[in-house]
Amino acid sequence: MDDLAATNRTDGGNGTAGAPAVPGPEGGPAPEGGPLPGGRAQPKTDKSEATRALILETAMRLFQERGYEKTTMRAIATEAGVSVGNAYYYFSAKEFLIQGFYDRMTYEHAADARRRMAHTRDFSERLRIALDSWLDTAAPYHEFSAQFFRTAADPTSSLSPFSNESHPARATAVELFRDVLQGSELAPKLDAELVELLPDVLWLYLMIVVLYWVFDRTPDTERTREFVRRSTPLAARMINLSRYRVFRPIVRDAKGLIQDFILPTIGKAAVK
Amino acid sequence: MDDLAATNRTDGGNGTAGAPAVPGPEGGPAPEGGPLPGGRAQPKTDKSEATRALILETAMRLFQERGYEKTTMRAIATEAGVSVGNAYYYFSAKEFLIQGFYDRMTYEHAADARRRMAHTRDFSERLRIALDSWLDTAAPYHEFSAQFFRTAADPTSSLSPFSNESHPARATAVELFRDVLQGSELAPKLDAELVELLPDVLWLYLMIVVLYWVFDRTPDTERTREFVRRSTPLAARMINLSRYRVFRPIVRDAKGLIQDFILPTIGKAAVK
DNA sequence: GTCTATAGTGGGATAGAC
DNA sequence: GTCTATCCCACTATAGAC
Repeated sequence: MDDLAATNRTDGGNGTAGAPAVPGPEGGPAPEGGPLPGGRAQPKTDKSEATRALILETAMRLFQERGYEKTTMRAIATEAGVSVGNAYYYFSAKEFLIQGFYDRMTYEHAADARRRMAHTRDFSERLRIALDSWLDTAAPYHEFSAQFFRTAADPTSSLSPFSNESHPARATAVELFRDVLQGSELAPKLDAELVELLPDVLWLYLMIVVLYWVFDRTPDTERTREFVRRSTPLAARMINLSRYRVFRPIVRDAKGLIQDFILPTIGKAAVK
Repeated sequence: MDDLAATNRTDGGNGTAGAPAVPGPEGGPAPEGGPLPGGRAQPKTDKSEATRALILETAMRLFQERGYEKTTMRAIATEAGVSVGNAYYYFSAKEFLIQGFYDRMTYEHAADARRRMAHTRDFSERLRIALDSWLDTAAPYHEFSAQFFRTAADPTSSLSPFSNESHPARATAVELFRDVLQGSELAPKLDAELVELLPDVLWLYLMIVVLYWVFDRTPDTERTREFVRRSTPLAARMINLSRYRVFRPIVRDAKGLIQDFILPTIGKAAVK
């Protein structure tokens, strides 16, 4: 895995303020992963895990109260009753606090969506429910989502939704969309190859919705909700069209494009 | 090239430490390329504009050499032979340096693309050229594009490509895509309403390519270039399909979606 | 209006003692 | 694992020169 040329190199000497200087697979003792309900690496000790959770909890609370930028590491440490150094022991940069949040939310979303779409087999509706569920789960965090998003957009950051470090959360989300499709009446009618590809594409669709949501300033992000209501039937119809013979060539090309350019980017195959 | 590292250290309590060896630029001929094509506020004086350009030029050079985060405002000021305060006089925050870069690049891209696509009327090829041209124009900045992108992804920032402040540059780019379409043999065959909407959609397509490019770590971003080569014919074919009667309902819905949810977001109409 | 010089402030991140 | 002390830098403030 190639590092970004000079810009990412963390030289030993100075302390560069704003530089993320994301460490690679470092040998540090900090369990960067987090206590995921989905099953992550085991914590070293109970006490360690408790401190870690305390810091994360405190940070999330303060982020909601004052926003990401306005919440200083000093404030988080003070509020959590630990030293700044200790906070950095668990989260080697401020942005790593976000990873914990991201993991947790992904899990909650998947659970909530599965519960809510269980009653229907209509693909369009299942898709809409899955997206709506995300909006509901994320709603409390909309105010600081801008900062969150900013960090996530950095390709050199492990927090990018496309990064290796985000793979577990991404896999959880893709799995949900596989269920959305498989549990619908549409799946059996579709070409098997397409059924294989679609969950990742639907996840990308969610990413677009997230993008829209982040920029949405309407009350209760009503505009994004309307966007979901309007766009899901269209998406369902376009997928449905793929069944007709006339579209075979164009669908074939689209599948090739997805397979060759989208999936590798999100870690589905090693091409390069 | 790192010989200015020493000049970077100025503090220590003594006055006039590391005084700029370079005298003010007032004597020399201004490297001024004229006021920004993007339609910016008029410069107060030539000297002012020259200083502004000098600072921007220096910053871009240092960003390329060391990356965005590693380039300090002190270094930019020192290297440009101005005071830190002066640098802040022109660019009230470090990230505003990026806006200058963005404006300039947009203009260069539009000019280059128009030149290169003049010889053909094939829509697919014109589109490919326009995107290729962007990749060529942006190539020197790929290494620090991550930081650039990170800033651009913040919806609260004026640097977001969707923001009001970015409107001039965005308009320039959309105008280019209008030319891409209008200069092609495809335009007269399409529904007029669609011709009106497509330039903005094509600009969004560019945004997707940019996203892909930012994350692309292959040499010379060959992968993104391949993505463009493969996806432009598909895009052209899909647009072409819209002419057929069968698709009228789906095209109508898609147009509605664009009109109601995409255009307002990028400042094309006041809905809300 | 343009610019220098200097002295801060505050916050992200680190080193090294314990 | 945890702390204290410190670094470095973005950014601000101010006073005054031209």
